[in-house]
Amino acid sequence: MAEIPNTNREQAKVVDLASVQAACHGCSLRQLCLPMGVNQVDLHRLDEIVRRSRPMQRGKHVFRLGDQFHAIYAIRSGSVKTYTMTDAGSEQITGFHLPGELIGLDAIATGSHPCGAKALETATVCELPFLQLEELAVQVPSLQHQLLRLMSKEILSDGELLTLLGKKSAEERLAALIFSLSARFKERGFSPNEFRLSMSRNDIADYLGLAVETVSRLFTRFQQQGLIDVQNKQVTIRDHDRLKELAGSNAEDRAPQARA
Amino acid sequence: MAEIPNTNREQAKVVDLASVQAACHGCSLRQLCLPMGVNQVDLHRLDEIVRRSRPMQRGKHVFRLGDQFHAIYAIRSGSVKTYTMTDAGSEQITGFHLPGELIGLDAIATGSHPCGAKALETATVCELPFLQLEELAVQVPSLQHQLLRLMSKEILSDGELLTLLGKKSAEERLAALIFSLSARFKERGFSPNEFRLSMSRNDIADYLGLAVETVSRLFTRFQQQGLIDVQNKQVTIRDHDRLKELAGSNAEDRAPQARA
DNA sequence: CGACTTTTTGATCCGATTCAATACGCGTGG
DNA sequence: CCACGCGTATTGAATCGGATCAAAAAGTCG
Repeated sequence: MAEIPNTNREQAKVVDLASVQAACHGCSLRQLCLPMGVNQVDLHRLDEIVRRSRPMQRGKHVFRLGDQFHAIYAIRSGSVKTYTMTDAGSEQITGFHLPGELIGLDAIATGSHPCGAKALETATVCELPFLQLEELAVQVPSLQHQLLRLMSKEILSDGELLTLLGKKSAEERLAALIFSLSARFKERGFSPNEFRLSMSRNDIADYLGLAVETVSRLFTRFQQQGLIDVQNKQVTIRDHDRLKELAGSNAEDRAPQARA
Repeated sequence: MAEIPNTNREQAKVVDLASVQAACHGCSLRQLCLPMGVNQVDLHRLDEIVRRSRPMQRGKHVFRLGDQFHAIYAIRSGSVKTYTMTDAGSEQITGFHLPGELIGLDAIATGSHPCGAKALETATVCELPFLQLEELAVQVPSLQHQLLRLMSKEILSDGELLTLLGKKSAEERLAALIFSLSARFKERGFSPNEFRLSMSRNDIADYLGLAVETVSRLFTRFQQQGLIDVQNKQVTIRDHDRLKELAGSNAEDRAPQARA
């Protein structure tokens, strides 16, 4: 399954290059996103139903809380946060999403978006009208499979987050987030050890179920401990192993005084 | 879409009655479970791939953590808890599941069960071999739709749980659990105001991310406040509205000192 | 009935929140 | 280019909710 480079030798018209990159089959995220495992022919059919957004800037909504559901969205570039509102004003952030990830899946059941999605930085998304997608999935088993897989992955990662929020200390939570981002950047071909946090401290705190102040203090502490380097939003991981250990769970530290 | 009663007038052999009840089309959970929206003809095809378990008693596993994935399961009767293990021994319970709910969906992506499932009381489940289910879903759009719907529902409820664990106080958490159980019992035709908790206090604590002692104290307090009546595992809801309010979020109470 | 597990209750402790204040980063306009 | 102002982030001190430790009480089961 050789990668097709982002150039088109045969007819190198500008237009073609652009459209190839825009289309699923030219997208660098193909292997992470819905198209994975879908053959070239069927990929064109998927391409036909995809609507690509123009770049949307920081703070713009992909969809709002309560919007009627008609499509799911794949992040194409940039990053997006999803959130719900607790009855008072505070947001509970349910996820930070990177390119290749699908959002809006939680709306299928109810027909309206139970959470909103907002760009954390300039971002582009692909809109996948759900009715058409469903129809196509019936005809393209590999697409159905990948859709189920991605939904399952979402359920899986929600489950992990549940453990995080249910059982882990503030320290572990932040370590886990940094570690998760690192791993996901790596998957996408970016440096796993040096990246920019597109979300604010406040967003991080909301996501992790902590107070902003706590998050801030932790960043400072992690830096003092030589785990990471933080400069505003720029993070450099200094001790990947220790970070991983902390993220995975240092539960053993707290475990019964076994291991004399 | 008239309801078909649980009896079979035409050929009332005992065997038939049993097999009708056992089959999806005779199942009282049809409207909640995977069969919803699937027509009679296709329902028979679904029936052919379903494997019904004999009753499994309390503590028995439907599947274990790490088991290879080959099927998802629908609860048919009784109740089941799903859980993961944090690296130290403590379980994080990820859900309590009632008849008509699907479990094992989180394993599709990885091929092995990231969480275990254990009967909380005597329970029966329907095993749905995934490969066959997927195949059938391609041929039966309404089945595909319902599968996606149920997965979406799972993602949705995970999201709610996230908010619960991320943002809510111990009080709110327990109220939310009781309220959720009440609502789900109601859906299934049981009394919403009087039911038995099939799980232990410990399970509840693990699920809610609290200590057992806290849960216990809260039950006592709720009773003193006249919200509920608790007698061991038997719960009677006394003030449905106040419980709902507490569960939904009494965030306003804590909100800015507005409302002078 | 007696051993064991589960639940409840009480006392103490600690991590994280909250309140308060300062510092920093960044865009704007002088 | 620097001064100003506003939102974001950091730091410090006090407080509190829930965990933990300890022990009694109530169920459960052979």
